[in-house]
Amino acid sequence: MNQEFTDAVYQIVGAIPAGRVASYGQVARQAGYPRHARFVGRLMSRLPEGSALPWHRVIRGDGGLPLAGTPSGEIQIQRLSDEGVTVLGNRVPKSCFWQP
DNA sequence: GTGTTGACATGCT
DNA sequence: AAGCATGCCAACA
Repeated sequence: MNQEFTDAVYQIVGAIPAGRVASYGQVARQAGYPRHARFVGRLMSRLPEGSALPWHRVIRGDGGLPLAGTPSGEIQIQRLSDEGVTVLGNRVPKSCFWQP
C-alpha cells in the first residue's frame, strides 16, 4: 500500500495551522495525489481517536462539515471554534481555508 | 478476482 | 441556490 501517501497525508494534516482548515482534496493535492480526496476522508474515519492528528481541520471543499449532525461533528465544530475558526451552522467561510 | 463502499470533487440541470 | 449525476482510487467482504 502507499505508505508514502499515508505518511504524506499525516504530514499535511499535521501542518495545518490552527485557525485554518483544509479540504480533503486540498490535502490530497498537497500530498501529491490529487485524486485521493476520498482516501483522505477514509484515513480520517479509520484513524484512532488517540491520534494527535488534527483531523477536525480537514473538511469538504465547500466548507461543509461532513460529520454535521454526529457527535464527532459537534466536537469538530467545538474545536474549530476554539481555535478561532468561524463556524456558521455546519459550514466554514472559505476565508478560513488554509492557503499554502 | 469481483463487487460494494466511502468524513470527496467537479460539472450540469 | 440547491440537487442530481459521474469520476476516482483504495480498502473490505
